[in-house]
Amino acid sequence: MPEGPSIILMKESLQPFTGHQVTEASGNAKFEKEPLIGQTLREIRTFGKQTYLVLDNTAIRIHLLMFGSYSIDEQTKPDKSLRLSIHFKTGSIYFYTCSVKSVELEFLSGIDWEADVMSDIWNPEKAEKKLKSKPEMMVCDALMDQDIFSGVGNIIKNEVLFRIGVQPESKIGNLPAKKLKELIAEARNYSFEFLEWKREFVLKKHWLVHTKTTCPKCGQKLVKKQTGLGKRRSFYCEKDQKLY
DNA sequence: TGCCATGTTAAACT
DNA sequence: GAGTTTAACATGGC
Repeated sequence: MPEGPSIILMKESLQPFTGHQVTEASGNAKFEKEPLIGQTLREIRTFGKQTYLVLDNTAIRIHLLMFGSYSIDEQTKPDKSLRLSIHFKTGSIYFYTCSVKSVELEFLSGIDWEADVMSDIWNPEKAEKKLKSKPEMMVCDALMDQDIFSGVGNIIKNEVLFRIGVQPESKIGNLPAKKLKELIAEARNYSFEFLEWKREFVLKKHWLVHTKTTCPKCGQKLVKKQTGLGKRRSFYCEKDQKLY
């Protein structure tokens, strides 16, 4: 569920509730829910893996973390895992096992929206500048850096690196200029393919290396290893992905 | 059944 | 105080 493209799908599902007034709110999220009642859901904004429900006086920040989920109109899980439910005259939305916070509206203006790979205003030049300022960083950590590639998660990381033929532990500073541009372009490009496959429920079958054991190009056994400062698992082919 | 994982934050260390 | 490591969160798939 939780990488950037999945969050776009969540936003699309929630979209019909914009313009409607909150009639009730409950759940075990640690903030006062009464003030939400009577406010109108003005807008739903996403930033990487985060979703902001923008109301009149406040915004609700939702992050699904690893196992979070949501449902619409139907409460599908036991009460105890319900973080937040928001009810409207036209229906209800439910969020489970996720991080939910109430933030000031001003908080939204502090976000670097151009860092979101799924955004219309995604700024590849800016990403390039950020990357160039961190030459010692490994590419696997760089792709997972939410200040640079907001929305990219571990699956996207592995698939992007395979596609551009770069070994996850390569240093940013060692990449030729052309490869660096490829990295940035593919991070966005793959995220949109991910979105469409996810939409059609065929995402998994399009994975080339993630959770796989053999390289689809050469048939050699893939390496599975925890890489980078993030120590997240990487799947890569030693022959087809070059260590820079 | 038990382990592991699409993620982040904060506490507990050095 | 900085930087690093560990734990907590808590569900679902294999």
